[in-house]
Amino acid sequence: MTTDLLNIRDMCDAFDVTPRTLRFYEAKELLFPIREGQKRLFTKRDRARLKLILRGKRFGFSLEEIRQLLDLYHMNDGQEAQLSKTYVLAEQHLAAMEAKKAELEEAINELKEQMVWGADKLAQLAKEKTVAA
Amino acid sequence: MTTDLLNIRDMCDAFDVTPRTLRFYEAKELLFPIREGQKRLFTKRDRARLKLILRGKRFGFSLEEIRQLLDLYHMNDGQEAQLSKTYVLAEQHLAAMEAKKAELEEAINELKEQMVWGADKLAQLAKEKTVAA
DNA sequence: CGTTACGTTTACGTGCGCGTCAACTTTGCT
DNA sequence: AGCAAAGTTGACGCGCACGTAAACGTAACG
Repeated sequence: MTTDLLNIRDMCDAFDVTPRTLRFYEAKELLFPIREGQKRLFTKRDRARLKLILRGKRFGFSLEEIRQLLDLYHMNDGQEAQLSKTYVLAEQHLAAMEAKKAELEEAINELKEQMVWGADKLAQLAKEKTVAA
Repeated sequence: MTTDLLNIRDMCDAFDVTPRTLRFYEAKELLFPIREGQKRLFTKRDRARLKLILRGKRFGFSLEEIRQLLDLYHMNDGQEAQLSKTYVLAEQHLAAMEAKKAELEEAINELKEQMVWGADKLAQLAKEKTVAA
């Protein structure tokens, strides 16, 4: 193992983000790197969280939304009340994601239809050319 | 038909957006309402585009990205060169969407795993309670 | 011991996606 | 003619997600 702890530079290289971004996420309480003196050291947990953060961003979630959702993937095994509350949230989130998936499939199909139309049009233009020759 | 043209108010109500948003999208060349004197009238085409715009936003695209993608769904049947270029773009976009779909499925599965873990934990806590009783 | 590399905090700047007045015109009713 | 409702064009403001520059710490290397 390479110490299992990454300094900010290696963390940035690993995820293709800037130091500013990592510090910003820490300030927003999305990441909790430990400190060696002044310097940040990113743990395996931070890496898991960052992966989820970046994924969340790709799907259009705000950092604040992501912050709330991150707990779902950790289930801090605290009190039952808290845990079950988190679980309910996770169910809702899951439903939202599946809805998004359905919408995405719809979007894909619509685009495919348009492309069939475009392909036809192109074939037609090609044919006209051939006739003209 | 109700004239097939919507004023700004009806357009807003139909899509749950504000007038500011519609004017903003027009300024960014995402929509092209026709003018009756001063006033904007939104066509069927504008409605189709707005639907795609809002969908694009839900998937985290910027307005500029969306603007470029909108043409894919219209295939302005201009020159063959332009049309085939658009078609290639559409293919790329389609690939990107299917990649996104795959990632979304992965995310869904991961969340489900976490939820199984959480459910187990909850069941365990419930059992402890029963035993204590 | 100086300097080079890497990291830190603090703070102001920036682009996007609108919100929010303010000031005006146009339209329809009475 | 008068007045309210609906729409218009600026123009400035704002929250988010960082970028960027300044000033400083500190550890290593020749």
